Formats: sequence, C-alpha cells, structure tokens
Amino acid sequence: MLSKKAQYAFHALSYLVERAEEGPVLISKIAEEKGISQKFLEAILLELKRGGILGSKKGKGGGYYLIKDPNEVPLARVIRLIDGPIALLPCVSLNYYERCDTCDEGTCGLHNVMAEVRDANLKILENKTLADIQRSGLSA
Amino acid sequence: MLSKKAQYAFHALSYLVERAEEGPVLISKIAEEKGISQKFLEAILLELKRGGILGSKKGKGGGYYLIKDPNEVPLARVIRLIDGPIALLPCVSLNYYERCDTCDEGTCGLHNVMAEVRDANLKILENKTLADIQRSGLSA
DNA sequence: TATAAAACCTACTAACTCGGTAGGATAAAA
DNA sequence: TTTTATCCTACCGAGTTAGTAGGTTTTATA
Repeated sequence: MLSKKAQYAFHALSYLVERAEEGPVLISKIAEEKGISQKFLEAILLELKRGGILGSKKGKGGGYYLIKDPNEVPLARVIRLIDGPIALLPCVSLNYYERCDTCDEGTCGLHNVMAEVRDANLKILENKTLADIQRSGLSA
Repeated sequence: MLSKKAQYAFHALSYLVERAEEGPVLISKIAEEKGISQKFLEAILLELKRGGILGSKKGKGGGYYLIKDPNEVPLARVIRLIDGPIALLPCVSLNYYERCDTCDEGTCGLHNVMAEVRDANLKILENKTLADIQRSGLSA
C-alpha cells in the first residue's frame, strides 16, 4: 500500500497541476482544499521540491509550483521519491536493488514471478503521469 | 514490498511442496534448511495453518504439511494472509476495501490508475501458484 | 527600513509495525 | 509416563508513520 504521505503527495500535485497557471500556491491553501494537516503537507512538499518536481518561493506572494511538464512526471517517480521501492522484493527492484542471500536469482521461481509483477507495475506507473491522474479529474 | 514474514512464508511453503510426499516436516528442519529464526517461523507456519493452507501434527513424528494441492494455492492468497492488501490504495482493494473520503471513485484519476495496477498484479498473483514458484526451483 | 507573510528547519511525540525472543501449556506417540 | 513437538501468551528493541510545536530565514511591500 502507498503511505498517507504518498497519497497526499498525489493529491497536492494534482491540485498544483490544476492551478499551474496561477503561480505559487500556498501550503495552507492546498492543505485546506485537500483536507491535509498543514504541517505534514509542508514536509511532503519540501520532499517534492528536493526531488526536483516542485519549486517554491518564500515571503509574501510565495508558495509552491510545478517546475515540470505534468506529462514528464511519471507516477513511478513520485512513489519512489516518497515511499521508496515499487517492487515486492529487494532482489527484483531496479532502483533499490539488494541481492537475495537465500536464493539464486536465475532459477528462483519466486524471483521470476516477482520480476514479472514488477514489470507489469512499471509498465503502468512509468507511463502514466501527473497529467493522467488529472485528466479524469480528481474531485474534492 | 513484501515483509520478511511473507518472504519466509514463501520459502517455507516451497520447501513443504518439495517434501510433500514425506509427511509432517519439523519447524526446526525448515528453519535450519532455509536459514530462518525458528521461533519466528513458528508464528508464520501457525498463520498458514489458520489460513487453511497447512496442517499440523503434534508430538513425536509431528510437524507441518500442505493440505492443499500446490496448484490450488495462488500466491495472492499467501500475500493477503500474511501481509494484507495487495492494492496500492484502500479504495481499490478487493479484499480490504475502504472508501476514499477525499475523492469520487468514478472520476478520480488516481483511483483509476491504481485500479489498473491492481488488475495487472492480480492477473499474475492469482494465476501463479505454489506449484509455479516450485517448478523453476528455489535453491538454498 | 520596519513589518508581515511565507517557506524552511529542528525537534519532539504517540501509536504502531517488524523481526525476533522467552518460557511455558498442550497434545500425542512411544 | 516420559519425550517430542506444536501451540500459546507475553514481551522486547528498533524503526516507521503520521503527525505537532515552535522557531529561523527569506522576501515583498507599505
């Protein structure tokens, strides 16, 4: 399951895609609009900024804004940034790989199935972008 | 990611599929063979028993054994039993569904993508069984 | 240049999960 | 009736999750 943090990240990003034209948006505005604890959201937006997806501006008239074309930000990128690995096992993770000491990856049946699962996931999560979760419209 | 518990469960089940002909297998034997803490494995096997996948026999000559045809136990069943939901969001989970209070499921873009991910996962995890992770051979 | 507005940063918390341990109760076979 | 093995209850340290509190820095503007 995705953490609350990742879920909030998607909600906030979706909101910022909607308001992309309007310049910086206040944390407090997003928090209120999406029903997220403001302080918690603060930390999330900061992570998204450090991850190169958002920009920010301090002081009056400040806030957060997208610095990427929504079509250029796959959902996988957000998930990895906030929650880490997408794969079900470390030994089949592309970005967080760790060798499996209890099995031989070439012949391990579990490894092979989990690699298949990973590929099926990535096929979707690498191709669907912020623009896609936007298009169908996120209400509330 | 799958928990260690679920990973150990798969290793243990794989071992029991291998030794299906030999009658009850000792926890200690599986633990030693697979390099799992015996007491921790004890709890896992008990869960698998309560979940209707394993049977057990107490006393001398006792141990754990499969009570299902390996072909009849999808990997999804083991994951759900040990780790819970397979879906990435509660609002797209088939077995652990929870309504999403922040979005309308019909039009929420995130919901729709995550449902797609769930389907892709289940297509694999509901069709691959204990027999499948066995066939290719799990070494060590 | 003072002031207010906003992001930024550090530290803390309660509750929960994860991986594991300890020790005894129960059941069954010899 | 002793041994063997599962079964059960309780506990533990470390880490994560989902926040909260409060102050620091930067920036626009009056």
